[in-house]
Amino acid sequence: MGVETKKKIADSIEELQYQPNILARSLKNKSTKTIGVIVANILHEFSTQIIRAIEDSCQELDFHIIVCNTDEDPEKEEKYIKMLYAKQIDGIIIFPTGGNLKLYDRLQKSNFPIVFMDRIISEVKFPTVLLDNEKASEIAVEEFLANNYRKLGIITTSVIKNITPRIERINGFKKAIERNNLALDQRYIKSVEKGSIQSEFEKMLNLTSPPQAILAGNDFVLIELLKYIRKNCISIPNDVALIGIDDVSFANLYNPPITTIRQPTFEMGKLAAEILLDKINDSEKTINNKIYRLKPELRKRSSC
Amino acid sequence: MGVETKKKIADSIEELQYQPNILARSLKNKSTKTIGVIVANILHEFSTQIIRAIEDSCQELDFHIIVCNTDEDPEKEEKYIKMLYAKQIDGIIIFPTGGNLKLYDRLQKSNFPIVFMDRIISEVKFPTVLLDNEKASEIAVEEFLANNYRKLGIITTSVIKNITPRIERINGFKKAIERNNLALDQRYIKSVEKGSIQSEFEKMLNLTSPPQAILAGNDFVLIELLKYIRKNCISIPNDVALIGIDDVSFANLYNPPITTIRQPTFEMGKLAAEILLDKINDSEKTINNKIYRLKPELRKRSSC
DNA sequence: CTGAAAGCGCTTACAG
DNA sequence: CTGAAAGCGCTTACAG
Repeated sequence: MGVETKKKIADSIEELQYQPNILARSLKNKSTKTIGVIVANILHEFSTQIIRAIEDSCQELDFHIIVCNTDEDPEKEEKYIKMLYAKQIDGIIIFPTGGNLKLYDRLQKSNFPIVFMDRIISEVKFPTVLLDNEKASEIAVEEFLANNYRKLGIITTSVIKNITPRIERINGFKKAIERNNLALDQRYIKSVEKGSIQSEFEKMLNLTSPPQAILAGNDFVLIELLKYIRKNCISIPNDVALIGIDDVSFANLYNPPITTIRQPTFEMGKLAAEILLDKINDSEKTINNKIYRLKPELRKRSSC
Repeated sequence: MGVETKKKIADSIEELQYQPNILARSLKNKSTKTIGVIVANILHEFSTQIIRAIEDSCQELDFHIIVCNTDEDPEKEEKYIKMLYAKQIDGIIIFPTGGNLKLYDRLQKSNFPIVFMDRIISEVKFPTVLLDNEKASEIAVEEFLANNYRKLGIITTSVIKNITPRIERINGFKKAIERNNLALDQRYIKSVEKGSIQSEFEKMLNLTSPPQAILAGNDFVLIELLKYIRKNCISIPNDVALIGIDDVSFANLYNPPITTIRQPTFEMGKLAAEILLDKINDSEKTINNKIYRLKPELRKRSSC
């Protein structure tokens, strides 16, 4: 084409406001430049931060993300996965409910790009990005010990659905207790439904020999404990010391500021996006189904 | 088709794991059953809650949402709008930066389904869903008065970009002050950059006649004020009373619990989705470019 | 009622 | 190098 022809075309594009139909291009190219992100609930700060990091990574490569909430319901998860797949999206990052083993398996066999976040599903092999949860508990236990608390407890949300972080945090806690030659008191270790957190906490505090320090298994548990603490005028850390896993936004303005263990959420989202986009760009690549455990980080404040 | 034939087909679908290619269907049908949601920053709880409500509404109709962050950058906004449009999505819900008037105008002329959230762009007509911001300030002022505070102040983030809620909250505050025959003291009214909130607050408190009560213009301002308050051992509400617009998650566990004004975020998201999906389902429909102002709601607690 | 054909708007391999 | 044709995988109007 001559220079003039090129200019004419460019002019016409401008004049008619021509926009290519990317849908048609996608149909031909077999790439929609769109990925799905399936979380349990976007309202959890943890998920939101990871989504933001994923979106940032995608944005640089002109990928878009479709966000879905499962509310931990395997049926919703199944519906989303199937519909996203039918929409020909290029890959999925998912916080798996664990309730669709057959479907995960089929996806794996068809070599569809998937990265798991936060939870390990042992029956199936996908690259998985999560916190080094045992390490998180270990850091907390050691911080408690460094501040001379010896009777330590942990409260997490229910463990019946086998959700990785809860299980690993409990295990990490127990291991750290034993490694430090402390007594393991089962009454100090509770995994309970959300509605029972405050009452279990109360029971612990009312033991003849109550724990001196509690590790809150996640942000939700921490909030429940703080509600109980405020209602009952309990003093932190004098009556009970506290560390929370998840660096909640209010940790710094609470009185006293709360010591937390931060998950590197942005790094986690970025890493998951990188792994997924890598696989998308080179589908023949031998998949590296590693489990990536990222390091938790202690944020020392004054609740312990 | 006979019953047997139908069964055979169903069996084959099951056996071969046939999934229709929705992309091809979309190309033909001119509907992708996907909408874009362009927010300033998904990390803001306000945006997250609205996104969740939109997603819930969409999910019922098998629509998906693509989430984008502009960071208030008109260039990012432009890029997203154009790319989503080229991807043939069916509509967009957007927290507009206000920096792309020509593009908004073109979209309007092409009758593309759009709903604006949170911000009014007066140069262009789209259905717009936002808080009744003046009412929010009025409720706060009246709550302060009911608790016998007479010297009232307000702090918001910067107003230079003409972002609707900030402007309207200031205006509503002034009107309420005048309606109640109180003196309007400009030194008690500040709209400042994020980094200057604490120092402006300090200046106010150091006036010879400081305000007795402060309305925090949004969650971010509230957090900054609380940080300053904690650092300086100021007592709420004795030294200064506080109301925050945005019902932050920690309001209830702070000591004292903080009185807030809740935005009906879920209702806002749901309404925006309904308006958009209505328009998408019936593109000939005369568009109702109304401004929908939803009612703020006082959450009485103990900071005032 | 059934089945073949056209068309959605691109990209790409290929003939001229 | 240029331009027409085929094809992506659907849906739908239409001929038989």
